[in-house]
Amino acid sequence: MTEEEPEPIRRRPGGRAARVRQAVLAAAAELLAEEGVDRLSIAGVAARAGVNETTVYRRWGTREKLVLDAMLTGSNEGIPVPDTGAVRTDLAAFARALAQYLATPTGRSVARAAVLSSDDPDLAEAWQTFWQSRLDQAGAIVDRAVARGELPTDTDTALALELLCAPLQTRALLGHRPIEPDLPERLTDMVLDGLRGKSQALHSFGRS
Amino acid sequence: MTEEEPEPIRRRPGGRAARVRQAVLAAAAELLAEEGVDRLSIAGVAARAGVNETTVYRRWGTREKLVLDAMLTGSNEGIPVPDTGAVRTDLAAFARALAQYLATPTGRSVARAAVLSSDDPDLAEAWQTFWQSRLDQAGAIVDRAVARGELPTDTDTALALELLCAPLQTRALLGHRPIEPDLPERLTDMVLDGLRGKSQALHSFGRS
DNA sequence: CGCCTAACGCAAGCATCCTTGCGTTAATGT
DNA sequence: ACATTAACGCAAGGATGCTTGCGTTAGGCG
Repeated sequence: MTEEEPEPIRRRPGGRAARVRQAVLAAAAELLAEEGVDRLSIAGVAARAGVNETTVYRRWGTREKLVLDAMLTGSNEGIPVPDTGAVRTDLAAFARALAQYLATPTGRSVARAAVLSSDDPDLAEAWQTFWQSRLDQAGAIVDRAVARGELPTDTDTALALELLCAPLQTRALLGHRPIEPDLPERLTDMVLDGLRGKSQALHSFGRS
Repeated sequence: MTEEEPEPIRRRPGGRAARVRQAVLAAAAELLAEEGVDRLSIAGVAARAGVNETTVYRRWGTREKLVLDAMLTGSNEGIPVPDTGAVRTDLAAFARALAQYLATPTGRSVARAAVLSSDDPDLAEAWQTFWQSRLDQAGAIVDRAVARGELPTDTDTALALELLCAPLQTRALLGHRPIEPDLPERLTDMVLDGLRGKSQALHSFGRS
């Protein structure tokens, strides 16, 4: 983030520093999954990592930055992007996987952490790239569908995925309603066909 | 919330207690709009309300409960629900109003406050009714459309609105992308017609 | 009017978060 | 191997959030 030193200070990326960094980030990821974002304290992370509290404060500064770094660095697998040959099944599988991930303590914490740190411009931008990279992968689903002629050529890939994912995210974030098992499928249908339910009328499009 | 006293203690709803309550809630609402949720402290609210800090702690306990009470009690106008005679224009106007509200410091704070307090079951349930009441009003748009024959009779009113509002909410919450002026209209189109873009084929429906 | 007590104000105190100064450890270049 | 110094540990201390005990104020009611 702040990797612009006009005066080239001799950094020490190997050895103890890297070891400490790994230990702290691993501890943060573990506590994130076990306790949740709000219960994650810097003191707790430092204790589990076997590191002094001061070190964490000096290297990361705030809880939000630490969590962000742990997410960016840690296993960045993301949601698996299926390729079944049809948009509907692809989107449904992806939505299902996303819903499953958001039901995970880690997934819930990641989403909440992003909200928590959305007031800091730097952090917000970092999270933006985080989501972007995840959505770009899923964008392949829509792009393939366009290439196959299942969707119009002027389809807005990002917006389409946003339409599919946003309801799942809000349910996970606001917690105002559980994510029913059939919700991913229903969302997929509504996104693809619209409220007017033209799946029958447009049958000829992408059917085998 | 915890208004279940088997032993009827003599409460005093009139006079000073009510005055204090009003002052505190008003101060909370003001600071919520001016500073945002995270910068809102109980000390600040008490100071502005001309009330001792202890009083606020005793009556509300936590910052989250205070904010919730301020939102439930305060001017509960919500988003205006238009009635233009056509779904498309109704939904577009509503989405526009929602986007405008979410761009407000207050609107943003309300959304974030709901996320912040989604781990407490009681608070989460209270927020649920809050959102529900707001969505129920907007549900009239969809219901009217179904009555007019613009939408299928098996349309899921709540889910339809969720599909329209969720993208706006996630943008406001995650802050990962600004809400462009034409986003409400685009969302409306996509929700009504689906990704396959049949707005042309169904031109006769709701265009002026 | 005058008693009773819910609700408030005040102040002390604890807990947690976060910062800072200083001495120590260990990675890096010669 | 040796000097240099980035990075860490330790301890003290300030800041803020939150609780608690006690005395005071002011509604509600006989």
